[in-house]
Amino acid sequence: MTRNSELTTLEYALLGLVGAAPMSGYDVHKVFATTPLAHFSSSPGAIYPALRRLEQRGLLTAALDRTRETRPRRVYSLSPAGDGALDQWLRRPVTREDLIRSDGTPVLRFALAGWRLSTEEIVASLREWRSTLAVYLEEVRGHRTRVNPQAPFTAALALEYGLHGMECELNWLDDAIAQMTRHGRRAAARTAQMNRTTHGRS
Amino acid sequence: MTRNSELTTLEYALLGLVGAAPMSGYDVHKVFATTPLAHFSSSPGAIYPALRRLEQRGLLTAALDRTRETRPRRVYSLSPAGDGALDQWLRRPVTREDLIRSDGTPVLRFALAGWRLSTEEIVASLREWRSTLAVYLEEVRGHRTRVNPQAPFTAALALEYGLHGMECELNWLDDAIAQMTRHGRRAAARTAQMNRTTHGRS
DNA sequence: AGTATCATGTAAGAGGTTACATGATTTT
DNA sequence: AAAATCATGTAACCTCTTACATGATACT
Repeated sequence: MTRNSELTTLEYALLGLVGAAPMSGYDVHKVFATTPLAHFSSSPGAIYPALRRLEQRGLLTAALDRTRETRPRRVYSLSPAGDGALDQWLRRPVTREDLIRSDGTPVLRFALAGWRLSTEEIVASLREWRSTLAVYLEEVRGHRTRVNPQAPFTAALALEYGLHGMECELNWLDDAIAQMTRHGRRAAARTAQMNRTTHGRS
Repeated sequence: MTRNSELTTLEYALLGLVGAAPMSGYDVHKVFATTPLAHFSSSPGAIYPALRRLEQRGLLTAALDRTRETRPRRVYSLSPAGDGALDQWLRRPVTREDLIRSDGTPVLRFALAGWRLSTEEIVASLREWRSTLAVYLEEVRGHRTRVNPQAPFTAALALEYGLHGMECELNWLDDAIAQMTRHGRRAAARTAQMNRTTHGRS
C-alpha cells in the first residue's frame, strides 16, 4: 500500500509523537508551537495533510472523538504497520548524509527512541553515531588545507564553525553515552531489587 | 518585477557565490558537490531553474561564453539590483527565527559577507548574533524545568543536546569576534604602513 | 573504442507555505 | 458583546527532488 515507501522527516516525527501518546492534529500543533521541536512548522497546512497521508498508508488509525458535535476530534494512534515503520526508522544508523544535511534527524530519532527502544539499543546507536561523526569530522578537517588562499578570512572561520560544532557534538555524545549507560544500570538494579522483594531473598 | 520579493536560501546562496566571483551553473554545482557547502543540493534541477529565476528578476545577468558551440556556458554576474539585494541580505540581523529554524543561514551570511562587507560591519553583526543567541539560550534553558516527568531520559538529553550546541556556538562567536577584531587591526596597520611608505614618513 | 566528465537543461510529482474558511467554546 | 482560542480543514502557489535527455570533449 505504501506507494512511495520513503516518508518525510515530518511524517516520521508525527509517527514518533503519536507513538509516544495518541494525539490529534491540534495536539501536534501545540507540541510544535510550544516545545523545542519548534523547527517543525506548526502550520495546519503541513500537519493535517501529513496525518491524512499516514492514515491512508495504513500507518495511523484515527478514532473519532464525538464529545463535540461539530467537527469531531480525530485522535490518531499507531497501527501495527506504523509501529513497524517507526521502529525501523528509529533503528536506522546515522549516515554521513544525515550529518551533511544536518537537519536534526539524529537527535530527533534519539529523543523519540526513549519511548520504544531498550537502553542498550539506544546506547549502541549513539556509539555508531559517534563513530560516523568522527570519520566525517576528519574528512572536513581535510578541507582546512584546501581553502582557497584568496578567500576572505570569514570563509576559514565559517569552516571552523562547522568543525567546532562537530567537536561539541562528539562531547555531547560521550556524555550521553555515559549517562545512558548509568541510567541503564540503575534500571537493571531496580528490576533486580524488585525481583528480590517479590520473590523473597532466596 | 520581483513578484514574490522574498528569495529562498538557495537563491541567496547563489547570489553570494556569484557575487564572490562570476560563475556558471556548473561551477556552482562543483562548489556544492566538493566543499562543506554540501548541504545545498548540487542537483541541476535545483540550480539551473534558480539561476534563471534570479536572471528573470533582474538580479543576475548572464554572459554567453561561446568558445564551445553546442550549448554555450552561461556565466552569471551580479546586476546592480542583485548587488543591492545581496548586501541587504548579508546585513540582515540574525533573528530568533533563524536560530529556531537552525538551517545554516547565519554562518552562510557570515562566510559570504567576507567578500563584500567591512570587517567592522561583520564584527558588529557577530555581536548582534551573539546577543540574540544568548537570549534564546536562556529561553530554551527554561524548558528544562518544564519537561514532562513521564518523558523518557532521552528527551531530557535531547534538550541538553540543543543547549550544548548553543553554548558551543557562543564560544565560537566569542572566538570569531576576537579573531576578526585582530584581523581588522592588522589590515588597518597594513594600510597605515602603506600610507607611510607611499607618502614618506612625515 | 569506450567511458568519464563537461555543461546545460526539462518533466513529473510531491511536499510545504501562506492564506483563507468554518463554527463552537471560553475568556475578557 | 467582542475577542481569543479550540479544532479542523482547503486551495493556490512555489520550490525541490528524482530522473531523464543531450551532445561535445578528454581520458585510458
